[in-house]
Amino acid sequence: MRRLTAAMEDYLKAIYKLQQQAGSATTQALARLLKVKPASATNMLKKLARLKLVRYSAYRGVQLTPAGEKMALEIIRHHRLLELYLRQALKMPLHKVHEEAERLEHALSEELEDLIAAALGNPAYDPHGDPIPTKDGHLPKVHHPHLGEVPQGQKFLIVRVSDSNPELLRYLEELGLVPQAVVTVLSREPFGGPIWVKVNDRTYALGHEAAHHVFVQPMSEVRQRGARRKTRSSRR
Amino acid sequence: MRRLTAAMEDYLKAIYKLQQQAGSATTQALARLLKVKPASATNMLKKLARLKLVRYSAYRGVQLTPAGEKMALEIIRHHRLLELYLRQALKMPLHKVHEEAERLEHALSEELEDLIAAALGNPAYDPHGDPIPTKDGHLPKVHHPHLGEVPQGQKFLIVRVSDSNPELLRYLEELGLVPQAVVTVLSREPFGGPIWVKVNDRTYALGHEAAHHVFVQPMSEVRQRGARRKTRSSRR
DNA sequence: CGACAAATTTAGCGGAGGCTAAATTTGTTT
DNA sequence: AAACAAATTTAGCCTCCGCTAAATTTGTCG
Repeated sequence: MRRLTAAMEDYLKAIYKLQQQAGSATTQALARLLKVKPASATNMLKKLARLKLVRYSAYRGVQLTPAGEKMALEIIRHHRLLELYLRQALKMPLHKVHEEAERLEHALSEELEDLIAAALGNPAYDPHGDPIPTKDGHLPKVHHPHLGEVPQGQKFLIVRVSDSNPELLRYLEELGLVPQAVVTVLSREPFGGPIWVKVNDRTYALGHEAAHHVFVQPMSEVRQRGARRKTRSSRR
Repeated sequence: MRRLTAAMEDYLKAIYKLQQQAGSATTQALARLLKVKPASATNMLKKLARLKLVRYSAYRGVQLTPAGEKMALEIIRHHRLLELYLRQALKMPLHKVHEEAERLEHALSEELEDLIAAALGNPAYDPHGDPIPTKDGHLPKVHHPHLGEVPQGQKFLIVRVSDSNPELLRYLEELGLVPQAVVTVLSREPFGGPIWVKVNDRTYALGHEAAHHVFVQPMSEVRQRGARRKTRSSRR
């Protein structure tokens, strides 16, 4: 199994993300996500197709093959383990862990991956609340409502904050809207108006974009979200 | 200050090492150390010269400029901090830390460097006993005798083991000849014969190559070799 | 159906950093 | 001084992965 370049790994990761949202990835979406020109993306897709990591038919987008998905999950595992490690062991500010992990993930050996996972107690979630793929390539599907679609007056635990936009992430962090915090939606202004939320005894008026990136779980349903149980290596 | 490529960083580090040993670095020595062809080294040297990181005159070798030396020490600091962190915080086997640090050092931000240094208590030596350059670019010259030139019958503390050859390093590790261990030279066979040493109550016959890579200090002179005192930012 | 806009691909280029083969320089040896 | 070997550099090529500009395809609208 040949070692992939950092660029290839970035593409696989991006394709995986787009696939999650839309079923398949278009050249343009990929180019936007990776901040390259569409022509560059086309080029790389042809290369990944030759390596049998994606199924690519010209003009109609890409999908990961099983091999490609396995690789993507491995890289995502690296990334999320690193984020958690940087946050937890080294106390790096939450809004900086993503960028740092983005560079380190490509330089991580399997050996070090295992040591980090062990040091963290084989964790199931990264500091943004995203699930960490298991070593054997499984990723629990999480589906939680966001603050824009949740009933008022009830307490919710924040389980995940989308890390797609670093500015937004930083803003939410300043407000205390981070995983593990408890939040209540007080009220919603009509016609796209702000959403009033209470967190840590402070009240904020949140815009819709922000609210849609904060995912929650009713306090009543809260279970343990810590280390993963011994995986029983279930297969698909 | 523009970011350098990983290849450039590797060259600067290598030039620094050769310069320590020989005053300046030749194209060939550089090529051998970096496992590239001499022609490739020439190419890179011209590039580094354009960036004013080295003084390069064709056919007569290179030397680092002050700017180049500063960069080299920064990278060496990354490398040695990483080695120590991997060993101490994550318990990675000693013989694996070098290779891992070799890849990670290029992906480390200043921010993370500082966090790691702090987590380790601003250490002065890496796990091989090599001194870690300070943040402001100072590297204490260490000069210790090796096992091939030290009197017999006396106890010595191993302070450094050369990490230039991974095989050798691993061999020495297996014998227990690692920094902090105490060793006694029992006797030397004449005419290039083996050197009998005692470590951890076991006796070994060491070849000269091995002995020349183990550096020691008389037990009588042993002081603290732990964290660095608050640096008073001395300048040259 | 035909035309047009948007998305995509193709063609060709550029820089980084390897390589080989062919000069060229250096230093030593006679 | 001349000749030669070793070290070095030059020239030219290759892969990776960006880019721009120019086709080409797709899908939608009249």
